[in-house]
Amino acid sequence: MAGRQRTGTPTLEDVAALAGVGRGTVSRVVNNAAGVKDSTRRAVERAIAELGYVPNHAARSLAGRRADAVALVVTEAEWRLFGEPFFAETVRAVSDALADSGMHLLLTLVRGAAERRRFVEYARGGRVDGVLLVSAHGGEPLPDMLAELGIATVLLGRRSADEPVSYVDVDNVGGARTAVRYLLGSGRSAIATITGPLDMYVAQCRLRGYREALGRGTERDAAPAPGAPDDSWVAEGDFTEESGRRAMRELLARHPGLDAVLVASDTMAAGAVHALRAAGRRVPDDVAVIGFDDFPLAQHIHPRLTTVRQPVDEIGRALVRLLLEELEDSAVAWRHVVLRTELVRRDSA
Amino acid sequence: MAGRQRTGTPTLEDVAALAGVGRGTVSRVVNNAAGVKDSTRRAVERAIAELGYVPNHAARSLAGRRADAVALVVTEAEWRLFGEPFFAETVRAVSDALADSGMHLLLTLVRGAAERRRFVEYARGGRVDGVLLVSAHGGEPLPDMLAELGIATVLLGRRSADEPVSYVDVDNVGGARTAVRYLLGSGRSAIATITGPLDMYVAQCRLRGYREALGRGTERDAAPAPGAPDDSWVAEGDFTEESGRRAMRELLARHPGLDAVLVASDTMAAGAVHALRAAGRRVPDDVAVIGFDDFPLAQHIHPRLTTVRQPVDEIGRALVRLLLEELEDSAVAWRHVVLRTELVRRDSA
DNA sequence: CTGAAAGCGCTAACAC
DNA sequence: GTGTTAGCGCTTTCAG
Repeated sequence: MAGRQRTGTPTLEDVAALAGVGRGTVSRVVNNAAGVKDSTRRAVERAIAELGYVPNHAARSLAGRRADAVALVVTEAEWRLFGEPFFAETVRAVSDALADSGMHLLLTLVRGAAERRRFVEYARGGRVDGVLLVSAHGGEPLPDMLAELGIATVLLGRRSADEPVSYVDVDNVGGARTAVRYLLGSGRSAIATITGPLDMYVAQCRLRGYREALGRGTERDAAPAPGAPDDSWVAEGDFTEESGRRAMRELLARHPGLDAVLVASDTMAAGAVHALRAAGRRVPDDVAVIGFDDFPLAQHIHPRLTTVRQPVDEIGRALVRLLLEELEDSAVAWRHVVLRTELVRRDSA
Repeated sequence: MAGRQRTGTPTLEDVAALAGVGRGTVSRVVNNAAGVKDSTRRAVERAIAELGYVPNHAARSLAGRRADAVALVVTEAEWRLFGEPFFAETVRAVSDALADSGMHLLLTLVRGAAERRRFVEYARGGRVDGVLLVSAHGGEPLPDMLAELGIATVLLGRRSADEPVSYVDVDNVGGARTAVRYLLGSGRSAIATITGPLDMYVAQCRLRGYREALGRGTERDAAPAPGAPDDSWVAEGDFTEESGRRAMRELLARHPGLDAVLVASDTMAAGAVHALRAAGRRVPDDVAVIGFDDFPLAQHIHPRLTTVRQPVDEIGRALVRLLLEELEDSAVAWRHVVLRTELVRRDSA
């Protein structure tokens, strides 16, 4: 394949010649380095404008040994999940957070061993300065591979309780606990839950929060605990709508009298609502549903659902901040941030 | 900011030394160039494996004048739309189509003049070989800017009837026509439509197809035309659910007797169904709804909606093919591809 | 403060 | 077939 780059593009040298200075000076001006006389700087800037000079990325990257880009990697075999609002929102948030830093965002999917290997080569090739990793399941090896290669990496969501690699996570236990307490406080007591895939730590945490609120009532503002429900009140889904529907049917079959459900995702909540309706239950009057993720799908299905909102913009900012910090001083300890969630009530509307 | 690249990474030269050959030979092996003795090739490969050599991208890019990456640009001020299934699906399809070519995908948002400028600089910096552009509204200047700079560009969706820049589009007129004919053929006659933003050519085309089917019945298998409806049967949305809802309410107010609606997107169809239900109409028994885009949202709302499916995978493949062709021979004429759509009937289920 | 010079790691053209 | 060489355009010392 022949060279692709437009030829005749002005180079730093052209600018230097036109401005009557050396290349080094132009470089300093372009990079806003201190120690250039103001008049010189202006002359160079004029030349740059006149020539329409734009720095060549490859050269800069080669000389400066950096890429000015970070990869956002989605390790999710089920790409369909990328359609989930949570991913789209995350991409947007990260993109926004990155905008000021001058870095560019590279979106990459890793859906299996082959693509994982391919991405590692890619990263090793120096095309990114760091990696943001979303949707890592329990045993995902990519973060460790990257860490071993010395590539700055930050996860959105831990893989396990003792995640070593840097991460940003939300307080899933607390969010679920708050949701269930709210239900208890509003008079519901037969409360079931639909979890995410239990090989994901996020799903385990939400389940734990549910159990804590029901079984213990450890904190003083907690409603009276009705005793921990057994596993028949728990159904596992995989974050898809269909799984939410199926899980809800199971729960209804086992406990026709249930009057509230905590669902681990927006999409599954939509499925659960369908199943409830099909069973002739009124939502949320007859059965209260609380879904995680304050996003559109479940709201389409029923606008009065209560949700546990994840602060996506803050997640994005935190991810970028951690990554930049890691790039600054590669000495490092791992960095961890856990963000609070927020209950958004709509069912009283 | 200090250099970021891991240091001590083996270079081509290290490989050459270890294998006891020259750099050129290693380069040939790495690039699968012909004309290397088999034994030599194997020796080099062994050295590569032993050292864990990975080519440095920046150097390759600088010397070879290409980036091995293409940008997928979404020019959409309303980023929220990125959450739409159509975008997620498009990203996936393009990503898949690109996988074989060894190129990488770069996702970029352009939400206004500032970001547009920024992206042009980015592209001029030689960081991408070509650009795929999605969701261009009528007056979007980016494609022309890129074309002028000699950057290979392919649009998904024309901006107007006489789009000059290379594009892949689907047969929106035909799709809408087919849908309306299907409605006519099944005994509906009071047919309204909810369009997309009419500053987008795609929306204009779908509206035209609707009008052609109703007003003319030009082809022999067309059902009897009831005469072209006036503008009161047309409501404009912006592809969001809320706009679909509002548009449907307007249409119902103007024409309580309508018995079918053609909706220009999946999401708006979901909104329309909500509005119909709220008005006490049964869907699709009482009112038939056809939405464009065979995607999940409207199906969540009502599983029996008929849809016009856009062949997303083929779109992805076509986009990539056109772009690669353009990269191969930069001589070029513009290349245009229009894909067929397909009616997917579900309302008889 | 500024110019000159030495690479960054690779490709491609040209010798041998 | 294979080694050698000249850059690609920029950053970064190092002198002045």
